[in-house]
Amino acid sequence: MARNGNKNIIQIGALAKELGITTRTIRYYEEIGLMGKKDRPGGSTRNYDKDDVLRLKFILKIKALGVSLKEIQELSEIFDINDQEFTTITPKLIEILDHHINTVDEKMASLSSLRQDIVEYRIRIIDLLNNAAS
Amino acid sequence: MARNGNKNIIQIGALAKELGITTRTIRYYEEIGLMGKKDRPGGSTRNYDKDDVLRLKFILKIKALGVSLKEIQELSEIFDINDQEFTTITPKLIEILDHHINTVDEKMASLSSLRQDIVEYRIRIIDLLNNAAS
DNA sequence: AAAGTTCTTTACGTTAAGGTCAAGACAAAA
DNA sequence: TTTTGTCTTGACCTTAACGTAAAGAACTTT
Repeated sequence: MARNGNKNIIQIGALAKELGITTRTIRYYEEIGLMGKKDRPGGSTRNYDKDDVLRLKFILKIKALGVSLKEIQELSEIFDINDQEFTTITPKLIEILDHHINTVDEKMASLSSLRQDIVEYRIRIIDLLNNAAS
Repeated sequence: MARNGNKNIIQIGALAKELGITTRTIRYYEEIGLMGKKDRPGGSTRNYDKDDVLRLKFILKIKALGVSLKEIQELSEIFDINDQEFTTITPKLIEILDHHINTVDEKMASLSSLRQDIVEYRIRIIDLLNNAAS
């Protein structure tokens, strides 16, 4: 009963419910290599521990930011190859995030200027209408 | 030779080249109703005037901001139904743009805080490694 | 033991935004 | 007139990120 506290092991259905996703999504992520391969002899049931849950939560978090699953695959590869060495995965992660921050920044700028254009455009048109009616 | 200066009428290939897209894209946009329907009896060749070019440029501009073609369809419908009345299309356009600016803002914020987390995480890990080595 | 629930794999379906042939029409150039 | 170039429609192909249904295994509850 020392280490290896065997509770906190859950099945795929419970995990999906906890994270608000479907089991299909979890299996799909495993299929494309986002979740480390488990050996389940004879296709036995999947079991997830605390680390697995954290990993999946992390995937969902950066996915919500617009990072594609393909990019997350790169992270997962590094993570698995280096056996969970954060010193090797972190630079790549920061690189990906920086890239996304840049594109999002650019979109922000374009959106702002376009909105500005539209607003000014509308004002001019309404002025024209008012003057024509007077 | 008064009004109706008939130059500036171009065909689909020239238009595509001018905007850096393919003819397939232009036909596709017409297919889903983004470009106003032209009557081309017997499937004659498409001709585009200055207004068409502006319309397509506008579509490409807001598309580049992440507005989906489906949302642009809504704009196009309003635009066509009201026969190019900017006073009716503008509010909807501003609404869509505002919505996008909001979601982009949110993503920005999440990206920033996540990057911050990562950076701090990395620093802590490197510190730990350094201390362990000394 | 029968029923019910959750799991397994396999595999086809879906949406978005076009890409990529195919086969034919038609006008300008040689 | 034959070739060339650009046009036409039609129709199937592609990627991403799952949805959904089928058919069977395993474990629990009654």
